[in-house]
Amino acid sequence: MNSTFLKLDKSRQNEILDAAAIVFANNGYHGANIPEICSQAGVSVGALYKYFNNKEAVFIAILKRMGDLLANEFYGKIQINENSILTTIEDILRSMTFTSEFNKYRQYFILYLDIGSYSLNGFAESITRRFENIGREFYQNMVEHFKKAGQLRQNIATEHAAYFIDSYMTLYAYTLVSKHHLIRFDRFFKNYGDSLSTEQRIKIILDSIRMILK
Amino acid sequence: MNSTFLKLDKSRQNEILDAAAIVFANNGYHGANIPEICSQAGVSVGALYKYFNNKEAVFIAILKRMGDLLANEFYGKIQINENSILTTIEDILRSMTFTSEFNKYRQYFILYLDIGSYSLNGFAESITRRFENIGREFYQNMVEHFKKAGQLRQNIATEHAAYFIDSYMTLYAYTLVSKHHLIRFDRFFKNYGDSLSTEQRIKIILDSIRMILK
Amino acid sequence: MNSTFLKLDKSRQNEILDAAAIVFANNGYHGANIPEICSQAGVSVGALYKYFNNKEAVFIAILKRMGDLLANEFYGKIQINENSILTTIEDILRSMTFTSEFNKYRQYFILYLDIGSYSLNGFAESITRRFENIGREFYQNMVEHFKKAGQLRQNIATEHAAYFIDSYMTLYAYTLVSKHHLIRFDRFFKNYGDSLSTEQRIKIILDSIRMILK
Amino acid sequence: MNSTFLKLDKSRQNEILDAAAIVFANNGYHGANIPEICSQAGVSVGALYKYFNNKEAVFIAILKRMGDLLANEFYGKIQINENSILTTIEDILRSMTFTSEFNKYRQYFILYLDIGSYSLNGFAESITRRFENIGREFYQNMVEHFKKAGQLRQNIATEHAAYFIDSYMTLYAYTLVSKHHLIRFDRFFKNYGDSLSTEQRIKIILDSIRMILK
DNA sequence: TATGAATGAGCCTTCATTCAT
DNA sequence: CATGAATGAAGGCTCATTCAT
Repeated sequence: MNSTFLKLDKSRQNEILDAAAIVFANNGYHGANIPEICSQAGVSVGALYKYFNNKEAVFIAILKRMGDLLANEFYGKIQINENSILTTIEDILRSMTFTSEFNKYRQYFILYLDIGSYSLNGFAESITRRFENIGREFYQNMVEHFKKAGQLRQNIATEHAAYFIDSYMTLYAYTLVSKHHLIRFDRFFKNYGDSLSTEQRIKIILDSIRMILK
Repeated sequence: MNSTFLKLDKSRQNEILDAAAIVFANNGYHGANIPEICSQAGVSVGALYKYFNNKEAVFIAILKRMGDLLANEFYGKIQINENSILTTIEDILRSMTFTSEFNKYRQYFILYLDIGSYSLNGFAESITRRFENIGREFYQNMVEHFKKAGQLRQNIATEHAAYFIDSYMTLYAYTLVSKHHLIRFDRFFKNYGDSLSTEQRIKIILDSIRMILK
Repeated sequence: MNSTFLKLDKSRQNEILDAAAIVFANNGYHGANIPEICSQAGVSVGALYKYFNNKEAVFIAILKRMGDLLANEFYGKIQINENSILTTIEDILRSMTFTSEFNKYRQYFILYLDIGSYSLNGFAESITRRFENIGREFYQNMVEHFKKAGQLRQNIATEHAAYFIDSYMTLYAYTLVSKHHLIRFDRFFKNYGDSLSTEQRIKIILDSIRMILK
Repeated sequence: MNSTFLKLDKSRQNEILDAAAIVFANNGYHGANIPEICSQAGVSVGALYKYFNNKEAVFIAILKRMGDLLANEFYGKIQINENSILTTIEDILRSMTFTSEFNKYRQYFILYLDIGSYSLNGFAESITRRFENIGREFYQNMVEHFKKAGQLRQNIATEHAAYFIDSYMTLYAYTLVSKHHLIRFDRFFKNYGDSLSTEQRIKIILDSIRMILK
């Protein structure tokens, strides 16, 4: 990310990154190609290479933006419903699934999944630490809050409960973009119905969390 | 997978697939290239294209083998320890981590992660259903077995408990190959120590499962 | 063409050449490929290379057979109708068009056209002289016969009349396999009808020859 | 033919097409290869694929240019000699044979022959109609002109005479590039001399036309 | 600084020919 | 002698990157 890029309007910067992110999301890092990124982003090839030194730099800039979005647009906007941990979690699940804001950023869900892959391990080192702190802190705080409120079993250590919730949220987020994860989830609960609806999946997750943490 | 390939010794077939799988695992589907696959597999380019119609067909054959390995070498070899669900799970975790057999097949762990990615959704449909049935059935049977033995809380529905265990096992498997997943896991439990050891991670998972399911 | 090939039954030899000729005809010399030739001819690749030294040798053998067919099956079987040159020519045109024998050898019509192309000039030298003597002699004899019978204008030199008839026959033969030549022919006579039928084309050629030579 | 190509100077466009046409002419459509086309045309492989989507598109652009040349450089430049049809035809024959302009475009004569081949039938449909109208109209007008001038027999229908002349011109053009057609022609007239000269061939054709049409 | 044409290494795939069985 | 698997050079095409304008 060069100074030429930073001189652009912040909104233009995001426009470019969001468009480029779509191409990376659709095709994977190696499958994405620069000319398509440029035409999607409405930027000439020459300009892109003025903004970024190479393909990798574009990708890293996108991952940085992903971190910002996660912090500001996702966790930053979640309102803890004081009375109920389950309602809070349900709100989060519904946001991910239905909010137009989240669908606008669908490509980042996909890329979040991608950086978990082995072939992108090289990117994880520099990127993951920041992401995961945000999520971990959020869920740990939430768990402690509701533990104090007596809504959660006391005999589950906070970090274990936080990890548990984060895992379920993460795997649910995966089902929103990955066929594999969707099929995997549905398989476990097929006695809830042959093909599950989004509503059913949300209900199942809430049921699970209730059974396990209360 | 053409007849020419099927005429090879089964062991030679597997040798080729295992070698090719390493290249796909290291680079991702799009990043893997045929010449490298061939040289790793000790096969000429011409021969590879006699064996398989194209790159995709090679990949699909690898995914098929992955299914066989999962059924026969992984779940097929697990001995349920009659006395303790935790011991059984510990055995599985230790196998994944330490058994030379499993390290020999490390590439398939990586590819298992990869088919969860959005850009390989096209492969998931035809591949995932088989995999997931194997895992789901195994854990459901295990849960029911130990429920009857009184080792598990009765008030957790079988499919929820099975999904829970499978999720933890899956995410643990991911930590074995994905830096992102490793960092994510460790972050949640950093008060167990600054940098976790494999032993500690296994202990944490067992602690979690004990707390939650018993 | 090696001795191993010549040891085969003559009918088997022809079967192989006829099948190979189809592949060359459909795809052109460069576009034809050996494995397809082999599978069409019911011959293993190894066997083909025992029979012929290389692709070119196969092609040359086919051209030789084309010469034999032209002499024996085509000109050799034409009956001169003593009374009428036009009936004789009509017989030839109808044979080319409708006789199942000729349709069986359609691939050779195509190849006859092909050796007229510049990129196959290398083959023409050794092949054409023989072909063209056969045709030229036939038409020269025919013309002289009917000149004596008073059916043709005396003031057209025999070789010119023979060349004229051969040209019309050749270009007609081309229309049977070449879209370009078919369109070209029809264009000239479109006031005979929007799209010409085979019968109309034959009639047109006979009309032309009558007008011109009588 | 993409916009990138059309943005080049018209003369550069033609330079590229003319050079590519030589490679196609020398080797046939299937035998021609892209790297050679590029080096002949002085264009990088990448550039060629910016200009044209694929090999076929290059070929089609060449055929389009062939149509333009035929209309503008060939028929467009022929001066009808008012006094004599034979002089007019002789002019045409001499132009084809000797004009440096025509030798510069020799490759298109070859390709004109090639699109008559069966294996290029796919191209004929879209290309031939235009070509053939140009030729047909020219010769029909010429015939009618000289019929009115009393230089031609009245009892030969215009379209038949036009087809006759066009056939002779076409077959003569073929002799200029095809060994097969050259040998074929010479064979018919070998009593004019053992090996014919170009001058003799022209004379023979004019003799033929005189005998037949006057 | 912005553009997009140009480059050419490298990709996937084919195929004429060879050779072990 | 027959088979068909194996070889690898070469084919058509793509794409990350550069550079003249």
